[in-house]
Order: sequence, then structure tokens, then C-alpha cells
Amino acid sequence: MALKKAMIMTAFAAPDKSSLDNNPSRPAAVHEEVYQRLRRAIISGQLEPGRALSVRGLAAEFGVSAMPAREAIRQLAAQGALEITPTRRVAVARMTQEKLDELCDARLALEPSLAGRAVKAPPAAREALAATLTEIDDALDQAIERGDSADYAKYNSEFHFALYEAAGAPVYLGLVESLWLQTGPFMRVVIGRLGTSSLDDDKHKEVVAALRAGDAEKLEAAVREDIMQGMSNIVRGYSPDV
Amino acid sequence: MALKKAMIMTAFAAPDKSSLDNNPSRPAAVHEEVYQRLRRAIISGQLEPGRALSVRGLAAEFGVSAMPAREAIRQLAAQGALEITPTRRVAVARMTQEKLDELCDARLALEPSLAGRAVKAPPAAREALAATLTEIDDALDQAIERGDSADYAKYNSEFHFALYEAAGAPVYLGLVESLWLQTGPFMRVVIGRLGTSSLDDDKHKEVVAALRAGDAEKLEAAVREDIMQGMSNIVRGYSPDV
DNA sequence: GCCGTCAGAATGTGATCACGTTTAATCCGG
DNA sequence: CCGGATTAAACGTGATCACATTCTGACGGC
Repeated sequence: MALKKAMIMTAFAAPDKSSLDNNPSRPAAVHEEVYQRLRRAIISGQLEPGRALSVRGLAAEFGVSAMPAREAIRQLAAQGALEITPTRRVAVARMTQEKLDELCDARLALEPSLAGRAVKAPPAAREALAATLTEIDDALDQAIERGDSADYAKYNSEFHFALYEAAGAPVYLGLVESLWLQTGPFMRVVIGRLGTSSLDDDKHKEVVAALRAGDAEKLEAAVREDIMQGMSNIVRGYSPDV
Repeated sequence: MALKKAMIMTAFAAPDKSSLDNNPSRPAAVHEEVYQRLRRAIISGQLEPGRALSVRGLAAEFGVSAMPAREAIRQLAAQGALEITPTRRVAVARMTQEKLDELCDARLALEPSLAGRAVKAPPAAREALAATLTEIDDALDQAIERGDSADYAKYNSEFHFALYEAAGAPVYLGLVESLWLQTGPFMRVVIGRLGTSSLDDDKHKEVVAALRAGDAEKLEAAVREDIMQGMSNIVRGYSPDV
């Protein structure tokens, strides 16, 4: 029981305080931090589908009162990450075959064109982004070699969102975040089932190359292939109900 | 001031109780009803962009305590309908040119293919849907003749969502709802500015025809054209800041 | 007439409590 | 050893309160 508690604590790890907190002016709202930590944990697949969450439980985990936990839960439920059962209980959203198909279609419809917008950034910013992406991708490759599926999921999401955030398209970004919040938990299950060995041929190198070349079409194609490859892995590792 | 109060009351009108409440088993949560009414008001453009909302104000409007109002606000903010200012105040999201471009792109990327799924429904359900759509479209035409831009926006949203809900694609539907929550308020401003006279050539008839024919491609094309036409109207009526 | 000041009203946020429901555990009879 | 009933714990939800911050508008000096 103490072990499980420790696992939970790491899943909801606080953001790295050593990095610069780029908003020194205003202290962040408590419910906002709860939301962000929970969101990261879900996107990077640290919470398995069907995992029950409770207002009081979350509040205790984060050392806050019930109110911020409630707000974070409602926000994530609105984005499709959490399900509210008919009896009003809260759990990480489960996956179905139909939902998986929809998520795949929607990701292909949105993410490539979102990524494509990143090439419109000024060359200096583009180069900086490429450097950041390479850095993340290196960490990702190391995670694969290590067989660390948790870090893989983490760096994979960081890679994509570093690219997407650079596109400067907040509406698109919000939609895509919702999609990742719905795929994240299930993705992790699949990776844990298949292992990281089958993931060493992602298209991230092509993404960076196309970004450096300023070739929007190639960038979109690379992202599209990356998504399709990742989703086909999911299908390979799929089993119902979970 | 009493007049303004009355206007607000109509904007947040309660759903028609005479219609069947299709879930007699469990009483809906209070915050859920607040959310639904607010959501409808926003999608159908009854709240102008920049309109300030407050927890206590909303709670008073709906005759509830602050808590359900807070939850509804947070949910809608998570969907992009409401903005939270740097000082943590809440207002209906404003429009910018960049956001408008994004919304247009995203709608074109999602809504046609969502609508296209509706043709996969069994013929009987498709025919019933076509009948419903025709009914809504008639009311819509009458609203146009009347020059009633409020009813126009209402029936237009009802037309689209009747179609989209029939597609049976909840993930897509959630994304599209988010887009409408962001376009709704601004749409209404534009319609009010242009009048309804410029809106009598929508593609709804083609939509219904394609649905009846079971022609997914034509259906998608008709929806695409309807979106483009509606969005071009917005561009025509656009002026910054609002 | 304009702008800065300042007091009062309004607001977001977090905490806590109460109530009815739901889930989990316990116990008991077979 | 098992299954159903009963009791206890946990939960979601709504209400209310306190506090710090922010907005509003009136007032007064320039």
C-alpha cells in the first residue's frame, strides 16, 4: 500500500522547480497547478485508463483542499481526458475501437497542418526549435535503448508539443491537446505491452530535417507518417475494454 | 437597468420543459444545467464577445449558489468559449483575425468529414434525420425572412448539430463543439451587422439532398461550401477588436 | 477639464461543512 | 465456504464563509 502511494506521488510529480518560472509577476492559482500536473501525467500516459480519481483523493495527493481538485477534474473532463460515470464518479477515460478510429482520423486531420505552420516562423526561431527538438529526440532515443517506456511517452509528447506550440496556433493547439489527453493513457498501456523495441523507427529525424529545410509539405508528411506509425502500433497492441 | 436584466434572462432561457426530458431516472446536476444553458446561449451567439461574466452574477441569474456557476464557467473556459483575463476575470472570448483563420481552417478540416459519417446510418434513421433537418431549415428560412438574426443563429446551430450528432462520432463532436463555442459569439455580431438578407443562399438544401441520396462526397462538399460561405460572410462583416 | 487618489463594492479563490447517494467491508445464516 | 443483508466509509455536490485582489466611481488638486 505504501508502495502504491509512492507510485502515485511520482506520477503526479511537481514540475521541475530548478527551471526558470517564466512568470514571476503573479503566483499561479492552485487549481491551475493541480490541473497542469494532472494533465502532464495523463498526456504522458502515467495514468492507466479506468483509473479512478476522486476529489478528496486528489486533494490529499497534492496537499490542497477539495476545491482546486474539483476544478482540475472538471476541466480535464471537459477536454475528454476524464470520464464521469453515470453515478458521477470520475475515472481516466477508457478506450474503445470506435474512439480509437476517431482519434486517429482527427489527429491526421489536425496535427500535420498544425506542424506545417511552424515553418512560417522566422529562421532564427526555427533553428532554435530544431535544436530543442533534436535534444528531446536524443533523450527519447536513450529512453528507448533503456527500455524505459515511461520516459519514452514523456519525451514523445514533449517532442510533438514543442513543435506544435511553436506553430503559434492556439485554437489548433487546444484541439490537439484534447486528442492527446484522450490517447495518452491508452498509449502507455500499449507501449508497456509491446515494449520500446518496436518504437525505434519514428519519423522525428525527418521532422527536424524538414523543419530545418523549411519544407512545409515534407514536414506535414513526416508528422503524418509518425502519427500513422504510432497509431498502427496501438492497433497491434490493442485488446478491447481496457 | 431593469431592461438589461430582462435581456440577460432571455439569453439564458431555460430549456423547453414541455419537450420530453429523456432521462427521467436521475435528476441532472445543477452545474450541468447551468453549463448547458450557458453553452447554448454562447453557441447560438446570444452573448457578445467580451461580455463579462462573474461567478456571483451567473449564480444570481440562475438562482443557484456560486459553486455550480464556477464549475460551468471553468468547463466552458476549458473549451475555449470563455477567456480568463490575466487578472482572473472571466469574459466571452474575443475574436482576432488569426483566430478566425484558425477556426475556419479547423472547421473545414473537421466538420465535412464528421457530417460524412452520418450517411453510414441505417436508411430509416437517415430519413428521419433528413426530415428533422428539413424542419429546422424551414424555421431557419422563416427567421431569415423575419430578419430575426437571433433565431437564425439558433436554428443554424441546431441544423448543424442535429447532423453532427447523428454521425455518432463523439470525439469529433467534442472538437466541433469547441469550435462553435468559439465562433458563436462573433458570428452573431457579424450577422447583426450585416442583417439576415445576405444569408438566404445557404447550402442546407444540398446537405439534406446529399444525405437522402446517401452520397457522402456530395454531403461533405455541401457542408464545406456552407462553412466557407458562412465564414466569408464573417470576413465581410469583420472589424478588428470586438 | 483632466488626471491621480482613495474608499467602497465586487470578484476570484480556497477552505470547510452538510447532506444524500454510492461503494466497500463486515457479519451472519446457510 | 459462500451469498446476501447490514453497517461503515468514501464520495460528489451544493452552500457558505473569509481573505486578498481588482474594479468602479467619486472626490480633490493641478
